[in-house]
Amino acid sequence: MFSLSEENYLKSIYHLEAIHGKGISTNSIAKKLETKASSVTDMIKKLAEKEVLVYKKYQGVSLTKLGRKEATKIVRKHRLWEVFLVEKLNFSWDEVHDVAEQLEHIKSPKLIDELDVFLGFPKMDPHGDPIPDKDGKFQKIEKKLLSTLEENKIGICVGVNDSSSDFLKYLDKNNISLGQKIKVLSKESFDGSSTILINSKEITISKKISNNIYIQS
Amino acid sequence: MFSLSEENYLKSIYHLEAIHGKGISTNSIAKKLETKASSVTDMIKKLAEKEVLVYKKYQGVSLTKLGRKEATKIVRKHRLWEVFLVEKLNFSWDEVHDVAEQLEHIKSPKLIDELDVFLGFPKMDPHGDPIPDKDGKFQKIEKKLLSTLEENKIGICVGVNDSSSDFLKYLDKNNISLGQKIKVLSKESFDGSSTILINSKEITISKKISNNIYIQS
DNA sequence: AAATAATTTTAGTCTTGTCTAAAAAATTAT
DNA sequence: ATAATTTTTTAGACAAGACTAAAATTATTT
Ligand SMILES: [Mn+2]
Ligand SMILES: [Mn+2]
Ligand SMILES: [Mn+2]
Ligand SMILES: [Mn+2]
Repeated sequence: MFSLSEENYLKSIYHLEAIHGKGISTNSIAKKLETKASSVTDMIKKLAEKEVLVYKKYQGVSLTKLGRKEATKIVRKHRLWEVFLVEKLNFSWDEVHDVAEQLEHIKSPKLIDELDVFLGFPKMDPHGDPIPDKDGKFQKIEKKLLSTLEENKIGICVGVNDSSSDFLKYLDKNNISLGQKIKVLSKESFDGSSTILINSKEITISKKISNNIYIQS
Repeated sequence: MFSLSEENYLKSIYHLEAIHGKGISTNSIAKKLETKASSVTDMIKKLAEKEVLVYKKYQGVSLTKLGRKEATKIVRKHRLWEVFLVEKLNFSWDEVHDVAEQLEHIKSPKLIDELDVFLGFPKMDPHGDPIPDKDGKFQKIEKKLLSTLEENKIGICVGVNDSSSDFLKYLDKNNISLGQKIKVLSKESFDGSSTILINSKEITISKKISNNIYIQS
């Protein structure tokens, strides 16, 4: 059994590995968890003891199979709860993350699988992220950043890279949501900003924005 | 804001006050929380600081209005989650308590009130206990212990005094559930056991059992 | 190849919540 | 009223998880 804190470390390392591959640095974990590197060192020693990750001094860490399995369970819980909040409790997609951060730590063998049944085995969470099934399996969907789309090309919004309330509210304000068609009208090479057509409206978005929107094209 | 541990103390003291009135002893709190009296002393000092209870050395504690309000919130959450688990996730009444013990600590202004809406503002939890509304109000239902019912009198089961899985499974096994009519056929003065008619079947139950079933008559 | 900078680890401290053992106070029995 | 018992509090310790400051290691410049 893992403590709330241990679970948060596992999840963070899992997400970091998804982006950067094996060998996650102490500092990057510290940044993600908004804690100090020294605290991370303490904790990863403990997690190495528990054999959910491999740790060599100064070399960063990598999850073991067991560690990945545990992390996947937490991600599954997080995303299923997010679906529940949006589908059943009238939460909007920018309100769910913080509550799901708490709910993902509830321990009950039955709870999460029944929730899955109740929700009809959803494959995606409200932000377009895949939900692992009971066995931890999920299909990776084809997606790329809007920032990589060339001028005059069209894509469909299928996810976001940042689930913060601030960013999602910005998207709402500009009528950007999952399933929306987005056409890149022009790109400014100076600052990376681009003008896009969405909902038959032209808007200009910064590089930071287009770097946080996933599309399928 | 209160920690998980503080919330558990508040809830326990609240429940003890409901039975024994003001001035709850250190020992009784320790017993309820399965901890040591010395730990309780430490914690009630902290809670007194936070003005949720009044504490005088060697005199036990009493909740303040604020303390009662906080405790009621937690009870509301606990019972609403229990309803959710039974009504929506196919839990039986003996499976919900432990999960609700975890869920009751989730902090979200919106979550619990939306859950209330989603469930249709239930007035009772699966064990017949009243659910406080948004303002902490709830009606106390008229009920007494089955053990106080005289021979040949009839009552309707409206609640249980013990929500442990073991006890509830015993009730299931004997087809005793909320809403059931129960007639006391005879009472044995020697050990307090009684023979009752339920579901047109005669069964003999111990004093301990009849002391944990609430009826309306 | 040094020197400098950045990263990581260690050492020591703190807070929360718990515990045991001993002391103090209150209660009960004689 | 005194003694014995029970309850409660205090004192000191510990584990988890975090922090700061300093030391050790690795990476980057010059
Ligand atoms: Mn999320
Ligand atoms: Mn999400
Ligand atoms: Mn319960
Ligand atoms: Mn209940």
